[in-house]
Amino acid sequence: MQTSPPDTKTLIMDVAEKLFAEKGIDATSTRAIVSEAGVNLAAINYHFGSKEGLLKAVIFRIVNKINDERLSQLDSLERNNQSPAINAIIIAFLSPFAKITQEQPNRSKYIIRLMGKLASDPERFWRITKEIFTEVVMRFSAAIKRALPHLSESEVMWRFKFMLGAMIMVVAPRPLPDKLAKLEPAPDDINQAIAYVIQFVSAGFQAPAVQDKPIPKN
Amino acid sequence: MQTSPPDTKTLIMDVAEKLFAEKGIDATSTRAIVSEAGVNLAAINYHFGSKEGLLKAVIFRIVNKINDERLSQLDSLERNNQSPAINAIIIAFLSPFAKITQEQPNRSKYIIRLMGKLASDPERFWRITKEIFTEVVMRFSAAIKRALPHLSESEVMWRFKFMLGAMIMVVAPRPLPDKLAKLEPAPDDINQAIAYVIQFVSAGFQAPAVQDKPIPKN
DNA sequence: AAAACATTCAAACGTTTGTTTAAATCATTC
DNA sequence: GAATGATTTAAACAAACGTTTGAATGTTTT
Repeated sequence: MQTSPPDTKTLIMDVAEKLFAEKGIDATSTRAIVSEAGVNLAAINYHFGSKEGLLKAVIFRIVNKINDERLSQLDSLERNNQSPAINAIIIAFLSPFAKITQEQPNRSKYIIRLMGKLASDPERFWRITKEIFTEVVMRFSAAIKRALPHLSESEVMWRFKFMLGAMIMVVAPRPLPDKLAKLEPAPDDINQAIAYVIQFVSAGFQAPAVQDKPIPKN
Repeated sequence: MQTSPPDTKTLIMDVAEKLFAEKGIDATSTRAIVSEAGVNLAAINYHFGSKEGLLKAVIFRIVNKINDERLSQLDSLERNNQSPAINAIIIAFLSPFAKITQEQPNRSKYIIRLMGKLASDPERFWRITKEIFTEVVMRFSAAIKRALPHLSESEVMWRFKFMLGAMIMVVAPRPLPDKLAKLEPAPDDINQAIAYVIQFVSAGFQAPAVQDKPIPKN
């Protein structure tokens, strides 16, 4: 069983995935990509049309896999119980990140960071991924709504966003000032962080509804 | 009582604050700023040294105000009780955003969005703001640790990060696919959103500690 | 082997970027 | 009011960017 040598297209995508994750998307030039990939400058435009076309290809390769896993887990949940518990729903949404790190130990570091970078530019992110993300958001927000019928629709959607925000923190490494570096959670233990975020988000979702009262002042 | 006409420096900062918030920092050229401000192209480099110098000035003007309010509220809490309740600590950290929207109704929209943009580029954010943010993070993480002694230091720091992530979602508007637009929370009601995020985060912080067990699979 | 197609290559194009320059204008001080 | 310093102005600079071009090379088909 021999591994066939990667063609130019996947060569470019692998390098782009790495550089986009490390340096950021705008800060990564097409020249830097082709240089590290050892291919010609024109190869990106030839194979992907444009830099954004390359970005889209890189994103799709990742997101499709994660979302398929999310929907598959939610399908399985709803086969057993028409209205699954909120914890199970959250796990179905968040745990596929952990699965990726197990299946793709080499690339997972870059995949995780790239997802963080993408979350940082929501306009571009949605422009590229709305086709493949709509179903996941619809399915999960509906499931959460059924699991938490005492919440208003507005509050459910906000808590959904808060979950995304907390998830981003797992995925987007944020440097801290030197004095705080020792407090910083170990950056590589993604599985532990995912367990933490599931615990945190589950409790957040199960909080009682907010009363309409002004914010307390000290 | 007459309002003195703004000088070039604050004129540039006001426009930069707006454009950085709307278009993003990298996507806003120095030429776009001076054009809308009606000043000469060289004015940015003359008054601020560089584009990053201008960004730093704009950030400081906002963050200093928010962090002063945070610390003032925490001071007040700890005067009354050496170990305040977790809810009160969270309110002290998150509510200054709401205060800004009340005090600066004109600029608040831009301030909020710019904070969101900044949170999206943590490396640059920390490079610029670590001097003025260290104290806030130290003080609040210490207070939270005292309020939740049953949590490991690692889990406390992670939950602190989750709080930041949830806060970013209030502050960084994220477009949703068309089909979900109707589910989208009203973007302008910041005070309501802050009440929601306080409720969510408080429950998350008070969740029991995670047991060291693998993530459940379906 | 010839023809047709796909891919790679070096080079250049046209923009845009942040920044700098040196003269011109304004404000303040002596 | 002349002189000194601060600010503004128009113009240009140098570098980096994504993209395009047309010839050269490689591969597949007839």
